[in-house]
Amino acid sequence: MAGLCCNRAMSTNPPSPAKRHYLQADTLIRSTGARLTRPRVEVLAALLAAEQALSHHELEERIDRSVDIDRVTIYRVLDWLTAQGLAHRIAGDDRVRRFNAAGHAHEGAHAHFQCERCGTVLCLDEFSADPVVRLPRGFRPQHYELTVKGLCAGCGPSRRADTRTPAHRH
Amino acid sequence: MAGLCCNRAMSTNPPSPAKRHYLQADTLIRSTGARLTRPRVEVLAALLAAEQALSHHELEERIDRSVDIDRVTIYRVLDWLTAQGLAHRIAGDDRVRRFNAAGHAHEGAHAHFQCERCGTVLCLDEFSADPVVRLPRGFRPQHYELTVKGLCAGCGPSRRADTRTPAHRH
DNA sequence: GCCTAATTGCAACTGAATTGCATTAATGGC
DNA sequence: GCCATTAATGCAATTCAGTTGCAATTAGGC
Ligand SMILES: [Mn+2]
Ligand SMILES: [Mn+2]
Ligand SMILES: [Zn+2]
Ligand SMILES: [Zn+2]
Repeated sequence: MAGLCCNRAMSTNPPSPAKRHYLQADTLIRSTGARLTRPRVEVLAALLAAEQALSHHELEERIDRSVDIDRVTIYRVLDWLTAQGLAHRIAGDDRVRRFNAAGHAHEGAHAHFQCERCGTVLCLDEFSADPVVRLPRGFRPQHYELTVKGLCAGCGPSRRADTRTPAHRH
Repeated sequence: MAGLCCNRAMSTNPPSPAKRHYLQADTLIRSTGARLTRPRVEVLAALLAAEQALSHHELEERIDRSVDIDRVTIYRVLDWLTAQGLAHRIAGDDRVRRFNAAGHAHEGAHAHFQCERCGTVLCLDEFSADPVVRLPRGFRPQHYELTVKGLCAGCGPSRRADTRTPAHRH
Protein backbone atom coordinates (compact mmCIF):
# COMPACT_ATOMS: atom_id res chain seq x y z
CA MET A 1 0.00 0.00 0.00
CA ALA A 2 1.68 3.17 -1.18
CA GLY A 3 1.36 6.52 0.56
CA LEU A 4 1.79 5.16 4.05
CA CYS A 5 2.89 7.55 6.68
CA CYS A 6 3.17 6.65 10.30
CA ASN A 7 0.81 3.71 9.77
CA ARG A 8 -1.92 5.95 8.49
CA ALA A 9 -3.05 5.51 4.88
CA MET A 10 -2.65 8.71 2.89
CA SER A 11 -5.38 9.23 0.38
CA THR A 12 -4.86 11.28 -2.77
CA ASN A 13 -8.46 12.53 -2.59
CA PRO A 14 -9.16 15.92 -1.02
CA PRO A 15 -8.69 15.38 2.71
CA SER A 16 -11.70 15.19 4.94
CA PRO A 17 -11.87 17.94 7.55
CA ALA A 18 -10.87 15.39 10.17
CA LYS A 19 -7.70 14.41 8.31
CA ARG A 20 -6.59 17.87 7.21
CA HIS A 21 -4.76 18.57 10.41
CA TYR A 22 -2.86 15.31 10.14
CA LEU A 23 -1.61 16.25 6.69
CA GLN A 24 -0.69 19.69 7.92
CA ALA A 25 1.14 18.17 10.88
CA ASP A 26 3.06 15.82 8.58
CA THR A 27 4.20 18.72 6.45
CA LEU A 28 5.22 20.88 9.39
CA ILE A 29 7.17 18.10 11.07
CA ARG A 30 8.93 17.13 7.84
CA SER A 31 9.89 20.76 7.33
CA THR A 32 12.05 20.60 10.43
CA GLY A 33 14.24 17.86 8.98
CA ALA A 34 13.74 15.69 12.06
CA ARG A 35 12.04 12.30 12.13
CA LEU A 36 8.36 12.00 11.40
CA THR A 37 6.92 9.90 14.20
CA ARG A 38 3.45 8.90 15.22
CA PRO A 39 3.48 10.75 18.56
CA ARG A 40 4.67 13.96 16.93
CA VAL A 41 1.95 13.79 14.29
CA GLU A 42 -0.79 12.96 16.77
CA VAL A 43 0.14 15.73 19.18
CA LEU A 44 0.60 18.40 16.55
CA ALA A 45 -2.59 17.39 14.73
CA ALA A 46 -4.48 17.65 18.01
CA LEU A 47 -3.07 21.12 18.60
CA LEU A 48 -3.91 22.20 15.07
CA ALA A 49 -7.46 20.95 15.47
CA ALA A 50 -7.97 22.63 18.82
CA GLU A 51 -9.78 25.91 19.11
CA GLN A 52 -8.01 26.66 22.37
CA ALA A 53 -4.71 25.95 24.10
CA LEU A 54 -4.47 22.37 25.35
CA SER A 55 -2.93 21.01 28.52
CA HIS A 56 -1.10 17.71 28.70
CA HIS A 57 -4.24 16.10 30.11
CA GLU A 58 -6.45 17.47 27.40
CA LEU A 59 -4.04 16.15 24.80
CA GLU A 60 -4.10 12.68 26.34
CA GLU A 61 -7.89 12.75 26.15
CA ARG A 62 -7.97 13.87 22.53
CA ILE A 63 -5.34 11.59 21.09
CA ASP A 64 -6.83 8.46 19.57
CA ARG A 65 -6.91 5.87 22.35
CA SER A 66 -5.89 3.14 19.93
CA VAL A 67 -2.51 4.84 19.60
CA ASP A 68 -1.62 4.76 23.30
CA ILE A 69 1.27 7.21 23.52
CA ASP A 70 3.18 7.37 26.79
CA ARG A 71 2.69 10.46 28.96
CA VAL A 72 6.39 11.19 28.96
CA THR A 73 6.49 11.06 25.19
CA ILE A 74 3.75 13.66 25.02
CA TYR A 75 5.76 15.90 27.32
CA ARG A 76 8.82 15.39 25.17
CA VAL A 77 6.97 16.00 21.94
CA LEU A 78 5.54 19.22 23.35
CA ASP A 79 9.01 20.39 24.35
CA TRP A 80 10.28 19.51 20.90
CA LEU A 81 7.43 21.26 19.08
CA THR A 82 8.03 24.35 21.20
CA ALA A 83 11.77 24.29 20.50
CA GLN A 84 11.00 23.99 16.75
CA GLY A 85 8.63 26.92 16.91
CA LEU A 86 5.71 24.72 15.83
CA ALA A 87 3.94 25.24 19.15
CA HIS A 88 4.06 27.70 21.96
CA ARG A 89 3.56 27.32 25.64
CA ILE A 90 1.43 29.36 28.01
CA ALA A 91 1.99 29.21 31.76
CA GLY A 92 -1.35 29.22 33.57
CA ASP A 93 -2.13 30.53 37.02
CA ASP A 94 -2.97 26.93 37.90
CA ARG A 95 0.65 25.86 37.24
CA VAL A 96 -0.47 23.92 34.20
CA ARG A 97 1.19 24.52 30.87
CA ARG A 98 -1.02 24.77 27.86
CA PHE A 99 0.05 24.59 24.24
CA ASN A 100 -1.04 26.15 20.99
CA ALA A 101 -0.01 25.26 17.48
CA ALA A 102 1.97 28.31 16.42
CA GLY A 103 0.36 28.74 13.05
CA HIS A 104 0.65 32.49 13.05
CA ALA A 105 3.55 34.79 13.72
CA HIS A 106 4.27 35.00 17.42
CA GLU A 107 7.30 37.24 17.36
CA GLY A 108 7.43 40.40 19.40
CA ALA A 109 3.99 40.67 20.90
CA HIS A 110 1.21 38.22 21.55
CA ALA A 111 -2.04 38.05 23.52
CA HIS A 112 -4.00 35.40 25.38
CA PHE A 113 -7.21 35.14 27.31
CA GLN A 114 -7.22 33.11 30.54
CA CYS A 115 -10.42 32.17 32.31
CA GLU A 116 -9.94 32.65 36.05
CA ARG A 117 -12.57 30.07 36.79
CA CYS A 118 -11.81 27.05 34.64
CA GLY A 119 -8.36 27.82 33.28
CA THR A 120 -9.31 27.89 29.60
CA VAL A 121 -6.68 29.64 27.50
CA LEU A 122 -7.33 31.25 24.15
CA CYS A 123 -4.86 32.69 21.68
CA LEU A 124 -5.98 36.19 20.75
CA ASP A 125 -3.31 37.43 18.36
CA GLU A 126 -4.81 40.88 18.07
CA PHE A 127 -2.10 42.70 19.89
CA SER A 128 0.54 44.63 18.06
CA ALA A 129 1.66 47.97 19.46
CA ASP A 130 5.00 47.53 21.21
CA PRO A 131 3.96 48.70 24.65
CA VAL A 132 5.99 51.39 26.33
CA VAL A 133 7.29 50.26 29.67
CA ARG A 134 10.38 51.53 31.42
CA LEU A 135 12.82 48.80 32.48
CA PRO A 136 15.67 49.15 34.98
CA ARG A 137 19.18 49.59 33.57
CA GLY A 138 20.59 46.46 31.97
CA PHE A 139 17.25 44.71 31.47
CA ARG A 140 16.63 43.56 27.88
CA PRO A 141 13.06 43.05 26.72
CA GLN A 142 12.58 40.28 24.15
CA HIS A 143 8.86 39.52 23.85
CA TYR A 144 5.71 41.16 25.10
CA GLU A 145 2.73 39.13 26.19
CA LEU A 146 -0.64 40.54 27.00
CA THR A 147 -2.85 38.35 29.15
CA VAL A 148 -6.51 39.17 29.44
CA LYS A 149 -7.95 37.53 32.52
CA GLY A 150 -11.64 37.12 33.13
CA LEU A 151 -14.47 34.66 32.63
CA CYS A 152 -14.99 32.60 29.50
CA ALA A 153 -18.40 32.11 27.89
CA GLY A 154 -18.92 28.88 29.81
CA CYS A 155 -18.07 30.47 33.17
CA GLY A 156 -19.79 33.84 32.82
CA PRO A 157 -21.95 35.35 35.58
CA SER A 158 -25.13 34.33 33.76
CA ARG A 159 -24.33 30.69 34.60
CA ARG A 160 -25.36 29.44 38.02
CA ALA A 161 -22.24 29.52 40.14
CA ASP A 162 -22.42 25.92 41.28
CA THR A 163 -22.99 24.33 37.91
CA ARG A 164 -19.32 24.75 37.07
CA THR A 165 -16.37 24.02 39.27
CA PRO A 166 -12.86 25.36 38.83
CA ALA A 167 -11.90 21.82 37.84
CA HIS A 168 -14.16 22.09 34.83
CA ARG A 169 -12.46 22.12 31.45
CA HIS A 170 -14.19 22.92 28.23
CA MET B 1 6.52 45.23 79.08
CA ALA B 2 4.11 47.48 77.23
CA GLY B 3 4.11 47.99 73.48
CA LEU B 4 4.62 44.35 72.65
CA CYS B 5 3.39 43.10 69.38
CA CYS B 6 3.92 39.57 68.24
CA ASN B 7 6.87 39.26 70.59
CA ARG B 8 8.67 42.17 68.99
CA ALA B 9 9.27 45.31 71.07
CA MET B 10 7.70 48.38 69.47
CA SER B 11 9.73 51.51 69.91
CA THR B 12 8.16 54.96 69.86
CA ASN B 13 11.28 56.43 68.22
CA PRO B 14 11.32 56.95 64.45
CA PRO B 15 11.64 53.45 63.01
CA SER B 16 14.94 52.34 61.57
CA PRO B 17 14.79 51.50 57.87
CA ALA B 18 14.96 47.82 58.80
CA LYS B 19 11.90 48.08 61.07
CA ARG B 20 9.78 50.32 58.88
CA HIS B 21 8.37 47.45 56.87
CA TYR B 22 7.39 45.60 60.03
CA LEU B 23 5.37 48.56 61.23
CA GLN B 24 3.79 48.93 57.83
CA ALA B 25 2.98 45.22 57.81
CA ASP B 26 1.36 45.51 61.27
CA THR B 27 -0.84 48.34 60.10
CA LEU B 28 -1.88 46.62 56.89
CA ILE B 29 -2.70 43.36 58.62
CA ARG B 30 -4.67 45.11 61.40
CA SER B 31 -6.63 46.98 58.75
CA THR B 32 -8.13 43.70 57.56
CA GLY B 33 -9.71 43.03 60.95
CA ALA B 34 -8.15 39.56 61.10
CA ARG B 35 -5.63 38.37 63.66
CA LEU B 36 -2.18 39.87 63.78
CA THR B 37 0.23 36.94 63.85
CA ARG B 38 3.95 36.57 63.65
CA PRO B 39 3.97 34.64 60.36
CA ARG B 40 1.73 37.21 58.69
CA VAL B 41 3.91 40.07 59.82
CA GLU B 42 7.15 38.37 58.83
CA VAL B 43 5.94 37.40 55.38
CA LEU B 44 4.35 40.74 54.57
CA ALA B 45 7.36 42.68 55.90
CA ALA B 46 9.64 40.58 53.70
CA LEU B 47 7.47 41.32 50.68
CA LEU B 48 7.38 45.02 51.50
CA ALA B 49 11.17 45.11 51.81
CA ALA B 50 11.76 43.21 48.57
CA GLU B 51 12.64 45.02 45.40
CA GLN B 52 11.30 42.14 43.33
CA ALA B 53 8.65 39.45 43.51
CA LEU B 54 9.58 36.65 45.91
CA SER B 55 9.01 32.92 45.63
CA HIS B 56 8.19 30.71 48.57
CA HIS B 57 11.85 29.65 48.76
CA GLU B 58 13.11 33.20 48.69
CA LEU B 59 10.74 34.07 51.51
CA GLU B 60 11.98 31.17 53.61
CA GLU B 61 15.52 32.42 53.10
CA ARG B 62 14.68 36.00 54.02
CA ILE B 63 12.55 35.39 57.08
CA ASP B 64 14.53 35.61 60.29
CA ARG B 65 15.77 32.10 61.01
CA SER B 66 15.10 32.55 64.71
CA VAL B 67 11.39 32.67 63.93
CA ASP B 68 11.18 29.30 62.19
CA ILE B 69 7.83 29.45 60.45
CA ASP B 70 6.52 26.26 58.88
CA ARG B 71 6.58 26.06 55.09
CA VAL B 72 2.86 25.34 54.98
CA THR B 73 2.15 28.41 57.06
CA ILE B 74 4.04 30.54 54.57
CA TYR B 75 1.91 29.11 51.78
CA ARG B 76 -1.24 29.83 53.78
CA VAL B 77 -0.16 33.34 54.67
CA LEU B 78 0.57 34.07 51.03
CA ASP B 79 -2.87 32.82 50.04
CA TRP B 80 -4.41 34.94 52.74
CA LEU B 81 -2.46 38.08 51.82
CA THR B 82 -3.50 37.59 48.21
CA ALA B 83 -7.15 37.13 49.16
CA GLN B 84 -6.98 40.32 51.23
CA GLY B 85 -5.47 42.25 48.35
CA LEU B 86 -2.30 42.91 50.34
CA ALA B 87 -0.18 40.88 47.93
CA HIS B 88 -0.51 39.67 44.42
CA ARG B 89 0.69 36.54 42.74
CA ILE B 90 2.57 36.09 39.50
CA ALA B 91 2.68 32.71 37.74
CA GLY B 92 6.14 32.14 36.32
CA ASP B 93 7.07 30.06 33.30
CA ASP B 94 9.00 27.86 35.74
CA ARG B 95 5.75 26.93 37.53
CA VAL B 96 6.85 28.84 40.60
CA ARG B 97 4.55 31.45 42.05
CA ARG B 98 6.10 34.73 43.08
CA PHE B 99 4.52 37.38 45.27
CA ASN B 100 4.60 41.15 45.50
CA ALA B 101 3.28 43.37 48.22
CA ALA B 102 0.42 45.15 46.51
CA GLY B 103 1.26 48.64 47.70
CA HIS B 104 0.04 50.37 44.60
CA ALA B 105 -3.20 50.11 42.71
CA HIS B 106 -3.36 46.92 40.72
CA GLU B 107 -6.83 47.25 39.30
CA GLY B 108 -7.48 46.95 35.62
CA ALA B 109 -4.03 46.76 34.10
CA HIS B 110 -0.63 45.79 35.39
CA ALA B 111 2.81 44.93 34.03
CA HIS B 112 5.66 42.63 34.99
CA PHE B 113 9.10 41.77 33.74
CA GLN B 114 10.14 38.10 33.76
CA CYS B 115 13.71 37.02 33.13
CA GLU B 116 13.70 33.99 30.86
CA ARG B 117 17.03 32.84 32.24
CA CYS B 118 16.77 33.03 36.02
CA GLY B 119 13.06 33.60 36.59
CA THR B 120 13.39 36.98 38.32
CA VAL B 121 10.09 38.85 38.34
CA LEU B 122 9.75 42.62 38.63
CA CYS B 123 6.65 44.70 39.07
CA LEU B 124 6.61 47.45 36.44
CA ASP B 125 3.37 49.34 37.07
CA GLU B 126 3.81 51.61 34.09
CA PHE B 127 1.04 50.20 32.01
CA SER B 128 -2.33 51.83 31.86
CA ALA B 129 -4.09 52.03 28.47
CA ASP B 130 -6.86 49.44 28.39
CA PRO B 131 -5.62 47.42 25.46
CA VAL B 132 -8.00 46.73 22.61
CA VAL B 133 -8.42 43.03 21.99
CA ARG B 134 -11.43 41.35 20.49
CA LEU B 135 -12.83 38.53 22.60
CA PRO B 136 -15.26 35.82 21.47
CA ARG B 137 -18.93 36.28 22.39
CA GLY B 138 -19.67 35.79 26.05
CA PHE B 139 -16.10 36.26 27.26
CA ARG B 140 -15.76 38.89 30.00
CA PRO B 141 -12.39 40.58 30.49
CA GLN B 142 -11.57 41.55 34.07
CA HIS B 143 -7.88 42.44 34.28
CA TYR B 144 -5.15 43.01 31.76
CA GLU B 145 -1.60 41.92 32.46
CA LEU B 146 1.34 42.81 30.33
CA THR B 147 4.36 40.54 30.71
CA VAL B 148 7.67 41.68 29.33
CA LYS B 149 9.97 38.70 28.89
CA GLY B 150 13.68 39.00 28.37
CA LEU B 151 16.95 39.02 30.27
CA CYS B 152 17.51 40.81 33.55
CA ALA B 153 20.61 42.85 34.28
CA GLY B 154 22.27 39.87 35.93
CA CYS B 155 21.58 37.56 32.99
CA GLY B 156 22.26 39.90 30.08
CA PRO B 157 24.33 38.85 27.05
CA SER B 158 27.40 40.65 28.39
CA ARG B 159 27.68 38.04 31.14
CA ARG B 160 29.52 34.82 30.31
CA ALA B 161 26.85 32.21 29.65
CA ASP B 162 28.19 29.63 32.09
CA THR B 163 28.65 31.90 35.07
CA ARG B 164 24.90 31.87 35.67
CA THR B 165 22.63 28.91 35.60
CA PRO B 166 18.86 28.96 35.24
CA ALA B 167 18.76 27.90 38.85
CA HIS B 168 20.38 31.16 39.88
CA ARG B 169 18.25 33.60 41.78
CA HIS B 170 19.15 37.21 42.46
C1' DG C 1 17.31 -5.46 4.23
C1' DC C 2 20.71 -3.41 7.54
C1' DC C 3 22.75 -0.01 10.49
C1' DT C 4 22.69 3.54 13.64
C1' DA C 5 21.36 7.42 15.95
C1' DA C 6 17.08 9.50 17.29
C1' DT C 7 13.00 8.54 19.65
C1' DT C 8 10.07 6.11 22.70
C1' DG C 9 8.41 3.47 26.93
C1' DC C 10 8.72 2.48 31.59
C1' DA C 11 9.83 3.24 36.36
C1' DA C 12 11.55 6.07 39.55
C1' DC C 13 12.04 10.64 40.91
C1' DT C 14 11.57 15.85 41.80
C1' DG C 15 9.64 19.97 43.59
C1' DA C 16 5.78 23.13 44.33
C1' DA C 17 1.77 23.23 46.48
C1' DT C 18 -2.31 21.15 49.19
C1' DT C 19 -4.89 18.57 52.73
C1' DG C 20 -6.27 16.59 57.30
C1' DC C 21 -5.99 16.88 61.81
C1' DA C 22 -4.18 17.75 66.34
C1' DT C 23 -2.13 21.68 68.88
C1' DT C 24 -1.35 26.51 69.86
C1' DA C 25 -2.24 31.26 70.54
C1' DA C 26 -4.67 36.05 69.30
C1' DT C 27 -8.36 38.48 70.76
C1' DG C 28 -12.72 39.85 73.11
C1' DG C 29 -15.28 39.63 77.37
C1' DC C 30 -14.97 39.23 82.16
C1' DG D 1 -4.84 39.72 84.26
C1' DC D 2 -7.52 35.35 83.22
C1' DC D 3 -10.54 32.42 80.39
C1' DA D 4 -12.96 30.86 76.52
C1' DT D 5 -13.50 30.81 71.77
C1' DT D 6 -11.99 29.80 67.48
C1' DA D 7 -8.73 31.38 64.03
C1' DA D 8 -4.27 30.18 62.85
C1' DT D 9 -0.32 27.20 63.03
C1' DG D 10 2.67 22.86 62.85
C1' DC D 11 3.42 18.46 61.19
C1' DA D 12 2.90 14.39 58.33
C1' DA D 13 1.11 12.64 54.47
C1' DT D 14 -0.45 13.47 49.90
C1' DT D 15 -1.23 15.34 45.23
C1' DC D 16 -0.01 16.70 40.87
C1' DA D 17 2.70 18.49 36.86
C1' DG D 18 6.67 17.68 35.02
C1' DT D 19 11.61 15.42 34.68
C1' DT D 20 15.33 11.93 34.48
C1' DG D 21 17.85 7.51 33.52
C1' DC D 22 18.13 3.82 30.89
C1' DA D 23 16.85 -0.06 28.09
C1' DA D 24 14.08 -1.15 23.93
C1' DT D 25 12.37 0.39 19.55
C1' DT D 26 12.22 2.47 15.05
C1' DA D 27 12.73 6.15 11.24
C1' DG D 28 15.46 7.12 7.63
C1' DG D 29 19.92 6.81 5.08
C1' DC D 30 22.76 3.34 2.91
MN1 LIG E 1 -0.85 32.07 21.58
MN1 LIG F 1 2.94 43.43 40.22
ZN1 LIG G 1 -14.05 29.30 31.99
ZN1 LIG H 1 17.89 36.91 35.21
